[in-house]
Formats: sequence, C-alpha cells, structure tokens
Amino acid sequence: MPELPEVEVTRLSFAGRIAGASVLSVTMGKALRWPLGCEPSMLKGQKVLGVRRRGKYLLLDMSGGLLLIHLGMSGSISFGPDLPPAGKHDHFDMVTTSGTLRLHDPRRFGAVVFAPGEDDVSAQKLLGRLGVEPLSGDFDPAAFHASLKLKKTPIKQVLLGGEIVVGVGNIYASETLFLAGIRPTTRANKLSRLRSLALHGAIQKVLAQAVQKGGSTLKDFSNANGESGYFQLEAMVYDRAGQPCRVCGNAVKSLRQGQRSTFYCTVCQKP
DNA sequence: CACGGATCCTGATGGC
DNA sequence: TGCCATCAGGATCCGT
Repeated sequence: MPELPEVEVTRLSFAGRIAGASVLSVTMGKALRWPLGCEPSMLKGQKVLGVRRRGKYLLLDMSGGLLLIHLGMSGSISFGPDLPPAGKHDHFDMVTTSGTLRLHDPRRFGAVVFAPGEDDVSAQKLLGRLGVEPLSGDFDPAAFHASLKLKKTPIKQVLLGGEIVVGVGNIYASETLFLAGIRPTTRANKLSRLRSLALHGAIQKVLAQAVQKGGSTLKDFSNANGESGYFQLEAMVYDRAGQPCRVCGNAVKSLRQGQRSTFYCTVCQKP
C-alpha cells in the first residue's frame, strides 16, 4: 500500500506518540530485504527523538543514530501499548516505554536499517540518490523541467525511478500523468516547459490530496468494497483497463513498462 | 554511464 | 486441501 501519501499518513499516525520514548527491547522475525546493520540489542536504551520521512522511507531519529524503515510493497506499521502477540508476518517489534512499534510485511520487500548517523554510508546508500520531495518548497517547476530534459526514458519510468522526484509510485504515476494530459510513454526530454509545469502541478495536487484524505489507498478501497465509494471517486485510470475514461468516455488502455502496469487514456493524454 | 530486465518474497485471484 | 500461471502499491543490482 505504501506510496508517499501512505507513508506520510503512517508517520503522522505515530510520530507524536513515540517521540520521547525509550527502547526497552527489539525482536526480529524473518529476514527482511536488508539486514538491520547492528545487533538488535544496540537499540536498547536509545531514545526516539522524532520521526521524519524521506521519499518512502520513515526515518526515526534515535539518540544513538538513525533507524530507517521502508514498507516495501506490502508493509504496514502499527504502534501502540497493547499490540497482539506477533504473528506470522510481523518481522520487527521495537518495544518502547510508550508502546510497541511493529512492522507487518507479508512479502518482506520492506526493510529496517540502523545507521550510526544520516551521513553514514549505510544510510546514504539508501537515501543518497533520492530526488526532491514533491510536497516541499524544493520542488521547483523550472528545475523539474531541466531534470526531465536530461532523461530520454519514458516519463512514467522516470517518475517511478525517484531520482528526480521521490514518492510517486505505480498508482500515482498513472494518475498524475492522466491529470497532466501526458501519455506515459512520452520521453521525458520531449516534454515542453508548459507540459512539465502541468505535471509538476499534478504531482503536488494528487499527492497532497491523498495525504489529506488519510492516505486511503485506492487499491485497498477497491479490495475492501468491490466497486464502491472512494476508489471510483479517486482513480481516474489506475486499474481501470477497458472501462470508460471518466472525462471523455473512451476505453482506458493498459500497457507494461518495466514490468509494471500503466493505465492511460489515448484521448485525454497526448504523446 | 544510461537503460532495460531480472530479482527478492508471499498471497490473492482466475482459468482450467 | 486442486493446480498452475499470473499479478501485486518497490527498489537494487547486473548485464549490455
């Protein structure tokens, strides 16, 4: 479920409650994507100073370093004083004086990594190449256009790559391109200043809106309730192959780009 | 060095 | 407790 909005909403849901807590113990389940990078006992006694987000990473500032958490494809966080016993897919439990922080991740593409500091190589290996934060003041239209000029890859894959702008995942890539009227196959360097400006605005708008709505993920809603409600309101093209475009009525098309599904409207989105 | 593809892992789903 | 193929919201690494 986690693209930038879901990660941000996750962060907001526990950052205030965990801040100031001290770690009592840490338990690891099955291996995640990467090793923790230290003995779990090393976290013991450390204080959680705060929780930030960078791209799709949660960054826990600890008194003795930085704890990076990534939710991968299927990860989710829970935090509270009375969590049930760890289940089959709970792979990281950090018990603190304020409650237990738990990573649940059936597919184990997620990760928890401890680094002595943010500038340390182990942290920079994950954070070092990340692009600009789309909801920050650093996301500048002119700079965005200049970055796109250097990439001849299809724009959809450039968005997913995260080297220019972070946080846009597979769902929001299709959605933002629809809103901007840009065909996902269009080469990034072919986008005019005006069209990259439209994309810049679409990214800000879609992501901000999703955060505001509580990161209710499109997919979850479609799963939980079949056809009803939020999903229909929210998704313009994602997962709607063959269904009529909500703007023009033409059938939504799908294609594969880099092993990922892309959805678009041939009428509303120009090459 | 920029790009495309393979790859990690488990679960859900649909066709047969 | 049917089996098998396909697909799923991410991101790194490895060829070419």
